[in-house]
Amino acid sequence: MTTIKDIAKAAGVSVTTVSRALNGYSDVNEKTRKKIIEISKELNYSPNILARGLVMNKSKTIGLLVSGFNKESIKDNFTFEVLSGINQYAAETDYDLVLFNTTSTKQREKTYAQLCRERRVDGVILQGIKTDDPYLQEVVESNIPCVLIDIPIQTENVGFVTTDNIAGAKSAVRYLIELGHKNIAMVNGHDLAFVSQERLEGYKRALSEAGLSFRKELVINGAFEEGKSEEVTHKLLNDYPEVTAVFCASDLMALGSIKAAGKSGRKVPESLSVIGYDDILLSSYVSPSLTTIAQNKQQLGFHAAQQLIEMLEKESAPAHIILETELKIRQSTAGI
Amino acid sequence: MTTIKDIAKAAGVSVTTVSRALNGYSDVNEKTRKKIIEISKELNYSPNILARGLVMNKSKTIGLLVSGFNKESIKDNFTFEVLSGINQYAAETDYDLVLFNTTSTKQREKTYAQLCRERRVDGVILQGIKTDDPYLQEVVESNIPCVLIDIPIQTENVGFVTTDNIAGAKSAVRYLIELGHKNIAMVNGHDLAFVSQERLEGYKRALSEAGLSFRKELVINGAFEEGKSEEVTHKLLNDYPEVTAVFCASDLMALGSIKAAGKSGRKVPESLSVIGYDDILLSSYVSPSLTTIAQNKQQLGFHAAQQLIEMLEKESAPAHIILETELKIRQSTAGI
DNA sequence: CTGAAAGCGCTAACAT
DNA sequence: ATGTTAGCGCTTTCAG
Repeated sequence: MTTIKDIAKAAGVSVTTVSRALNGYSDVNEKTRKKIIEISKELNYSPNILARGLVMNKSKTIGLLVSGFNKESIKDNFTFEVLSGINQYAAETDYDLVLFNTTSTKQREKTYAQLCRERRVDGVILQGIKTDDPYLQEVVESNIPCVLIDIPIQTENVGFVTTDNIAGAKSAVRYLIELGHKNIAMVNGHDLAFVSQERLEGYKRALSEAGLSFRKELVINGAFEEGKSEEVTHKLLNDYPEVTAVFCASDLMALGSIKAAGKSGRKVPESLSVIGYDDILLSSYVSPSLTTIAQNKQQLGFHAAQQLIEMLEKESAPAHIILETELKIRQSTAGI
Repeated sequence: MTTIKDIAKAAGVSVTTVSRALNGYSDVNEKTRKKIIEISKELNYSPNILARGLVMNKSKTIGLLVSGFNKESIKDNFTFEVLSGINQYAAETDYDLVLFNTTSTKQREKTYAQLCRERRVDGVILQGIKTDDPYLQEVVESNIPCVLIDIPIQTENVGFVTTDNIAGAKSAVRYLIELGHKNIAMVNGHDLAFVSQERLEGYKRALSEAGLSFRKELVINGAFEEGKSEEVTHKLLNDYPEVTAVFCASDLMALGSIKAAGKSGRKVPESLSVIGYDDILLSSYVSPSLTTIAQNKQQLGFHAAQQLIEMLEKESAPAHIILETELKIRQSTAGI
């Protein structure tokens, strides 16, 4: 493996000059630079990024802390799409991505912050972390530049990007109301997800603006899981037969609700309207296809990467970015 | 950021002792070790992995060269599942994953081998690379330990893992034959994919074993894309109305074929049987659900990671691992 | 415009 | 069982 030392020797100059030439400094004779570059090509030189990182105290890598790397998350490939967006932006830069994972096993008892420090990542993107996760606190306090996805924390070195969940949920419920529904239930995720809190708020507001009263017994938690949602929806439809529409905080849960409808003798959309959230791939393929609030997951990742790298490169302040959502009307909803 | 130097000072020993204590060497007094460990915790020490990598000449990272990180690949989340499997294995080790990407832009004109050398990855896993990709050659020749997914190259430092594509394709076609089909077309991917060559071979063998003749005009290429497959299948059904069954080399293409069937006035499975390959998530959700050859993509990744890390740690020789496939009978196929 | 020298944090002979 | 020393490959003052 050739080093700048080898090049220096071959070119008859010092390592300093080689370093400067290769890094595009101006104070080096063009002739020497040309020569050095030529030699470095001949010798098939690649800089040792570890050595550079050691002395410069930065690694040109950004760490990815995603919790959704398991079988569960393959269904809604939220994580993957976010990743794809991050990658898309990062590809245009000279940053590489390192994947940390949360599967806490015996051998891997290190905390996130430790992981980040060890690897000397320049910054971190967090995704899929619950609001009460101790790691979250840790990372936020660690003063590593950091961008959170769907968690609204902003500090001196932490920014975030999310979608407008209140508006999204509101437009979903408003649409159901426009269709004539009056008894609208909600299948939420869980209380520890920021997006759940927001979507609940949107649900409430839409009801209130339409002069409908909020009944907390019509809001149930489906844990963001298809099966759990099926279970709780089934019970709900039994207990409150007046319900004619369900707003689900995720498409996966909407799929579960639709199954539950079948078990309860309801037909979607004729005797029950179901609207989801996310617009995962499955939504347009299932039958009936799912009316849903679409959020652009790739954009989420893209903007997160962009923001982080701008914090790193331009020392810009952490920001909060709120992306818009879009109502996609398909077949799972109908007028009453 | 605390270093072993700080710890050494605090403990009144030399850095060597600290290094040895922390790395679990036996030749250090238990008392001193305890003290050192305690102090290192107090000081919230994390080793600088770059420094360690520099001197040890290894980085404890493995590089991921995947080509499927774009919008296309979100549909069949093959890439994601493989990644998930890799991650699953890696999580149990102290290796981290770094994601390289292929989006060749101006700024990123480095070759894979360069990327790997720069980052000093200890090994690489390649996925989604075409057989004629110059990078493939480069990496194989670079003598970096490497595991290929679905490309059967085995050298001194290159192993691979794949599924038994011949057997898989054969069982798909054999199943169609058992259903009574005689005129069976095949929508293949493209010639530059190893799996396509294998699956074609399986198709031929199944025909031959059943005494059916191979007609090369019934084999068309769908480029592994849904839209392309729809297009070519449409034409095929038009030109050869005697065809009653189609074997597709991927589920995504099977989805396209089913659409084409609709356009051609064929009903699946009543007047056209379609069988896919992969068993992507969509397959069980679409209607009619897709009969297909399932391959375990997570296993693919898992075994790749396992093999690579064993090459790295135990210096075991590169191997080739062939995983089994499974016929999943659903609704898109029927007897004639 | 170029070079000498120091040092980033760590490990590894080689003493002792 | 512990310390001394050298060095991994690179960047960066500081002097010419």
